[in-house]
Amino acid sequence: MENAKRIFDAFLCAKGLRHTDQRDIILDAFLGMEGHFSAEEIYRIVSEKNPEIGYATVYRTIKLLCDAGIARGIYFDDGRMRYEHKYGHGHHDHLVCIRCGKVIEIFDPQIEKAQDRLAKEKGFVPIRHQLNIFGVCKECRKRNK
Amino acid sequence: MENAKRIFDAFLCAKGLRHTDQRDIILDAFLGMEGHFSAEEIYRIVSEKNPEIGYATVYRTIKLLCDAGIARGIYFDDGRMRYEHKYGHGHHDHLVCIRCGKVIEIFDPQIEKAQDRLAKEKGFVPIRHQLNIFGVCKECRKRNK
DNA sequence: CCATAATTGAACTTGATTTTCAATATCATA
DNA sequence: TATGATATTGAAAATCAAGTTCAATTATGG
Repeated sequence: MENAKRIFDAFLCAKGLRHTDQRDIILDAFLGMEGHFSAEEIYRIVSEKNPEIGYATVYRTIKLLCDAGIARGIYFDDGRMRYEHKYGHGHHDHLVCIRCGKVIEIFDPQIEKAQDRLAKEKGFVPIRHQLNIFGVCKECRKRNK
Repeated sequence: MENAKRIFDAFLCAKGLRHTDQRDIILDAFLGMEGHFSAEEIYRIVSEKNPEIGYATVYRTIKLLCDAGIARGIYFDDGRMRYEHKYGHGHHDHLVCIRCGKVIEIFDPQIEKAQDRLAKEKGFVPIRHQLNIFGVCKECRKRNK
């Protein structure tokens, strides 16, 4: 958490950008959230702290967080970007419950390796990937039966 | 091809929907295209056949094609839906070149199995998934070096 | 404290997709 | 094959996420 803040300060400094209250509040809100959330959800949290802060500033700051390596954007299957923590949070894939929307993070070295092999077989240099598995989670399965 | 048309007719009939020239033209255009294309690309092809047909009808018909199991929508990493053939075209994953935008389809039973296993380990009932591997294709690698 | 330049919020723009609505076309039935 | 109920269409407007403009404000080095 504190590290992420230091990273962001260093990033701003290195780029000749400024440290502002708004950026602080947005970073805090972001770091305090768990999971995968849209810009709008971040905006709502930020608004509670300081209702003056506008959407534009939230979008602008999220972009900075991505550039700084603190946030990462992903698309699931609506056309809306979600953000998750990146700093101190390695690559992983996602299980998405189509009932309740819950997202579980998974990682399996075997799958990762197989993907790289497959890409290389086709002459591709793999850079990044996203694997989203949509299904029904344990709780929703119980609930609906 | 012809089968897909029959499927669509049956779908329309079953839903009490009507058979129209526009829907015919859009389905033809869709079936005649290879790969993964946006609504706008479909619209352009359709326009050549019949410039009267509007965007709204293209979007509406694509939605029907998806409902009928003839088309499938996927998001890569811009916020724009792409469509691919689904009828007679089994599940597969995608290699996406970040330079030229080319998309290659891949399928690997081992990866599929590993994904199912992983989902089940977490109590998920997997329904579908999408794996997009972003990288640089063979041609682009040669070109840029 | 000042000057410069980055930042902000509000409103506006963009791009993709969806909806509205009046006019038109389809299709089962008479 | 004419009719009428209703699905469909195109054009324009609406929506939704995201990005941009601009005048006013603020951070920061000197």
